[in-house]
Amino acid sequence: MSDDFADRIRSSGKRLTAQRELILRAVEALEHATPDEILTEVRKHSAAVNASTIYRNLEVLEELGLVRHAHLSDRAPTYHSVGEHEHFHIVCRDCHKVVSVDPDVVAPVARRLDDEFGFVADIGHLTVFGHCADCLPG
Amino acid sequence: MSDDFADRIRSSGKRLTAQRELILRAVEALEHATPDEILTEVRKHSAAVNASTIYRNLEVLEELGLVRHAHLSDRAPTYHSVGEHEHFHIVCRDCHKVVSVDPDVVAPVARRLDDEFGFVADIGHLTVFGHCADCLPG
DNA sequence: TTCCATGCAAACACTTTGCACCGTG
DNA sequence: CACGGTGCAAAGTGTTTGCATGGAA
Repeated sequence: MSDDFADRIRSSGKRLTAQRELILRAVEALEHATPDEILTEVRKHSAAVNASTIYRNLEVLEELGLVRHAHLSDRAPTYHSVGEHEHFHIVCRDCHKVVSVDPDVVAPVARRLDDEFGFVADIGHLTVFGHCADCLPG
Repeated sequence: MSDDFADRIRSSGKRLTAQRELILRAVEALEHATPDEILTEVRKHSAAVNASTIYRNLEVLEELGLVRHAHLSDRAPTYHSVGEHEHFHIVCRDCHKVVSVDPDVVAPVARRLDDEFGFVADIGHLTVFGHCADCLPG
């Protein structure tokens, strides 16, 4: 599995660095972490790493298909490893609770968008905002 | 219709100001405009208005249900007037084309999220990213 | 030994806030 | 004439970039 990672990096012409590995491990450990949270996590395990290195590598790791991001708030995006099975998110506007949902739930819509518009939806990036049962009036 | 606006504002205990009216008109005229674009539009019709006034009033107008916003890019949000019929957006990652889609298309999913999670989705805020027919490989 | 990657600091894009003055109700 | 709204400037948050140095291949 670390070998998968090493191969994936190298075969893209990029280099395997300590920082890259640390950042990927941090994303795997945290799930749904912002760049800042990832920075904090990385620093727990190793000496100082620069914030710009986090941003640059999250971009690289996403290009390589090793991590993904979603927008769960109006603030910073959150990253998660692709190892987890694909899912999308529903987020409550009031209590900010996040629930991961199986792609099957939106499959019919994806099909319809493809049929009607020739549009292929990126389900893994999808976030649906709304109100959860606990926060609904009444 | 301007009266609707005036009433709506006043009955909320807020005041009717020239800036508020200009900002609402700008949102109506532009559709899917960022705060900065709205600022530019407002300045075409009137003297200088401050950026902070734009932000403060977009928030107020949204609370009053007169405008809505969606996130169509990784940059600034875009605002549109509620006068338009409700819709959600699909956005192409490559060419950034935006298409407005009827809520009916996602109604089944909304129903399912409500049934399974007690979650009431905010369809008007929804943005689905993906790839349009023109930008698909093959 | 070649370039890609990193650290650092500055710049950047967008938004928010504190405070004095302005103007609606 | 009270209190909400505005302009202005400064600060805040999140992200990007230029450049010199460092290290993987």
